[in-house]
Amino acid sequence: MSKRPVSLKTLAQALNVSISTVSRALRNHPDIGPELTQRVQQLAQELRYSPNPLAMGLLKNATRIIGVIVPALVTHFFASIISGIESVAIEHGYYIVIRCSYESFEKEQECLANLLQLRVEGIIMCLSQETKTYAHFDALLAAGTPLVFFDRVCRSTEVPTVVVDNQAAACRITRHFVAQGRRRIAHIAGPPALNISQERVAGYREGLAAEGLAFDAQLLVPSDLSAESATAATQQLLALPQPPDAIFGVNDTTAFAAMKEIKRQGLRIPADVALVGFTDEYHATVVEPMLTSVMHPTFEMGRTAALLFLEQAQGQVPPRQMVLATQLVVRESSGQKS
Amino acid sequence: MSKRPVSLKTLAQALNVSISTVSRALRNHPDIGPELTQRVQQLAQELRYSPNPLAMGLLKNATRIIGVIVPALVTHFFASIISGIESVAIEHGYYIVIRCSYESFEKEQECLANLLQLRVEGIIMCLSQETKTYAHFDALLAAGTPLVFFDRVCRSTEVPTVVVDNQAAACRITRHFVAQGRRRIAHIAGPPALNISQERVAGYREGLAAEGLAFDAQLLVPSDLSAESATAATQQLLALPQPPDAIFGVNDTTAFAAMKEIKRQGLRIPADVALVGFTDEYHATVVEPMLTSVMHPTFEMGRTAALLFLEQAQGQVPPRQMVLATQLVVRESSGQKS
DNA sequence: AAGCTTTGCGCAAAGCTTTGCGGAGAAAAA
DNA sequence: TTTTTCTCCGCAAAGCTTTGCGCAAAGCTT
Repeated sequence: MSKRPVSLKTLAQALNVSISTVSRALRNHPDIGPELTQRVQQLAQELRYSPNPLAMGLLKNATRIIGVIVPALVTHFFASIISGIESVAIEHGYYIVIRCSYESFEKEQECLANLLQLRVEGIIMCLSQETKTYAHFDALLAAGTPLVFFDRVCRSTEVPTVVVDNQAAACRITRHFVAQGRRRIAHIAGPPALNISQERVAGYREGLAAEGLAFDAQLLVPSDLSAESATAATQQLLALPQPPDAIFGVNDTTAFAAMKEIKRQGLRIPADVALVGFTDEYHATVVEPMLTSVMHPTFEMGRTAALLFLEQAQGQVPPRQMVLATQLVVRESSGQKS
Repeated sequence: MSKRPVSLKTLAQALNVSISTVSRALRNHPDIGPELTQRVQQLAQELRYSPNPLAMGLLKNATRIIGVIVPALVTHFFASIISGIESVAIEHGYYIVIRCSYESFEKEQECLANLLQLRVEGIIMCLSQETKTYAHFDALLAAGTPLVFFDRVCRSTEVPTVVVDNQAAACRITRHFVAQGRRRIAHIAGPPALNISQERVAGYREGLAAEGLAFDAQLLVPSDLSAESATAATQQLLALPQPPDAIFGVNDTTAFAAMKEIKRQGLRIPADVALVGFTDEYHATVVEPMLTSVMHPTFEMGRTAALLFLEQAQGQVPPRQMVLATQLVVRESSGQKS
């Protein structure tokens, strides 16, 4: 058990004045004489007084805590976003409490309820893969609790969101493949319910169309974003009568898994199959060949999400939809066809 | 601004009874009649009442929040540990608030003060690289606030800690190299102030001695655990008149950087230089050649740290030192010399 | 010197919960 | 019928902070 820290009461008793006087002295209220103010502040320093956030929270109905829900913690992607959120939060005197939904709809609901019990001032989150209905946010919205989505979003007319230019990026990748002499371009997509999957598929098809290539449903394989499903998807693609000469993975994890499988089958990258990922994590430069990927501004996405939260917390401004720009970082894995 | 949530007062007014009666009814106090108890509980359900943690915290002097300080967030290692801490915390009704010291001693002190202001019930942390003095923990210990260190530790007689068998693991690596025909074994070490660096160096030297190899100071190069410094260290090693035929990196980041540099210089792994890392992150199986590494039970380390915290929070038990076992996972990068 | 304005500080309430104690009414005992 | 004993509930305090209001003493005006 830790002892109770020093409170206004402690100071008041030590100085033989009232609690309210101490409170005012600390905030330099003109009602308190300069000499007393001085004495109070000095003692507060010595005893390292700091206001009790629980009492303040009770009074102001504000905990200065932001709840953050991510589908997974152990990924470069989400860790970096959390880092961005934290940096802004700290700058503005907020704390963040992290919860992980483990890509489960049920857990996502639990986390939400759990954080609301804590009386967080708002929620910044990324939808789980399983989330297909959005009614569990009704209570939040009704209560006026700020909510911000990043990357995987929904209800964008009511809720502020931060996303990247998924469609444009996917289109760019597809056209890049064509420029490198590829004609059979495959896409390992994400879960169909997610906006990121949909938008990247849209960009993929837009790119094909722009280059005069027909869309072949066989070349579009869904995954659950995991390495395992990506490996399976790659096997399926490579087993096709006319296998692809280029693969666009919905994220880097997918691309890494595809890379492993392609190499395992004795094919060369990029000579036989070109490969591009999405996110551009650190390891993209470590693997061989180095992975071409879309640079996803993860840290910036976190910061932006936090800023959108602050915006909502200040006053009821209309929800904004932020779209962050990505950049295609061309490396070895998408070189010329041999 | 979000509205005030339903409180005991809300329920009391709705049912026209006193607040204390509602409080007792909800906790099934025998003083309250069964019929009234029933009505109170039902209304509480309907209105989704949940006790205000701030009020409870004020009363019980317990926030049910654990502060967690890590030197870095965007790493597989710390993300996984945090994940472990979170899982135990949730199971026991605690929340965790994350702060990042960015490997800075100054920021570490800030984080600590900041979390104490929040009135966390305890701190679970990993020392920053720069931390060489430990006086900033005095106040914590004096106040009786539980403190737990993981991985990088200090003051182990007063504070519970969780570490891995660093020395044994490093010794095992060194002897594994010898078994693979290596004689000039180098070690890219961590910052000398950290116990993990010291223990791994000790294990490295123990292994050399056990195999009858002389210690060569030139083959021991420190790093700050970053990829950049590891690259520099590798260059330094490879430029030696008698370059090493094996390199043991203090962590996987270091090893990945070394791998990149070795390959850049046109040397083959493991034919010319064998390589082993420490942590065994996911990407160890993605790079080429696949990296031999020490499997570090990160998630388990997080869980153990959280359990040690709980132990301290329950009652003042003597601090325990936990040592988790690692395992050498042999892959391609440490194969036979050609 | 009497009345008025300042100056400087304390009281109390609100925010939410738990809990010891007291008290009113009814049922049981004498 | 009177006293005792339950039964069932409310009051109030504590935990900490802020803030409107009141009050006393000192200073000022005329």
